[in-house]
Amino acid sequence: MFSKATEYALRATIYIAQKSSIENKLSLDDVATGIGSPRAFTAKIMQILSKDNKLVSSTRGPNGGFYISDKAKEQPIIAILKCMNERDIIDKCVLGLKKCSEKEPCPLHFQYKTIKADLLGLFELKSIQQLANEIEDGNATISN
Amino acid sequence: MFSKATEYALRATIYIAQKSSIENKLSLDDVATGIGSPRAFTAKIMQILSKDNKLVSSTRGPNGGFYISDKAKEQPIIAILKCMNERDIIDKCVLGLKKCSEKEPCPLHFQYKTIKADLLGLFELKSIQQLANEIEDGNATISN
DNA sequence: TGTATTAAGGACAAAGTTATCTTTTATTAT
DNA sequence: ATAATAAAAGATAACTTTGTCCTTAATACA
Repeated sequence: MFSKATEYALRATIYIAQKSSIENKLSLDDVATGIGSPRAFTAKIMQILSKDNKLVSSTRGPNGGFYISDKAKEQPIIAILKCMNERDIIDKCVLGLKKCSEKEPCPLHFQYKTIKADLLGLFELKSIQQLANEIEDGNATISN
Repeated sequence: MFSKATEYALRATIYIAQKSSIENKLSLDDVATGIGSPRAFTAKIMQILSKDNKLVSSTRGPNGGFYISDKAKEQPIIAILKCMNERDIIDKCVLGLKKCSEKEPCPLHFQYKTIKADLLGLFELKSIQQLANEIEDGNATISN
């Protein structure tokens, strides 16, 4: 479905939400180890996620690292997709038709439409915090 | 969702199903033009699809080209995914976790599971013929 | 002030996907 | 047989994604 970069981004963000706080930041190594992703590549993804401290926050130097504000934790996980520029994967025509629409539908359009709506609903409904809680409560895992 | 190769494969197969018959084959150019795909790349995809004449059939020489047997037209479109080796994209964990399962679920597992089931249902239920009919009846298009 | 720590940023490498081009092979018709 | 036609097959190129490494910048603390 999504690129590896976006998969790592989703995992990293949820992981940081669960493990970190402003007084207990996570290092890049913590994150990469925690979600089972390649360290250097994860660094690149963290740069995107923490650009302008919009979604994930970061500070450099001793005791620096990554964390997520309580405010940011309330955001739906689609915010992560937007940040990774993969938001519109969900809208795309299954057959890859540029013009596919209600007026000029591909032969799967109307059935696939409801699936896309469900998918979008899931990503808009679930917050970062909620998914972090699932892990915190032992009901889910994010390690690879 | 799928690779460009698989998008072209789906479009090409449906297109051939609609336009061709054993006595009226389609040339590579017909197919590539019909679905709006790059000719040479489409040739490669047609090689995969018509390998062993399993899904799509092909013959060389004058009056040669591609067609689909009535029998093959009855196959569900998931057969195209299988042929392109992308069948398991549907099963994959959204977060890319290798171990994600009922016992060790990712935090989206149970919600995403129903979406995957819907998607699989769609691909297993719809036959190549059915989608070709949608186009034939003017209810859908496959041109780009 | 200097040193250690940690992320940011840039350059680059490897691998995979998409795409093209050329040659070969099979088939048909003359 | 020969010529024409059309797909198969192979080589290669362009581009994208994934991944690594090295240097720079920011921060904390002694």
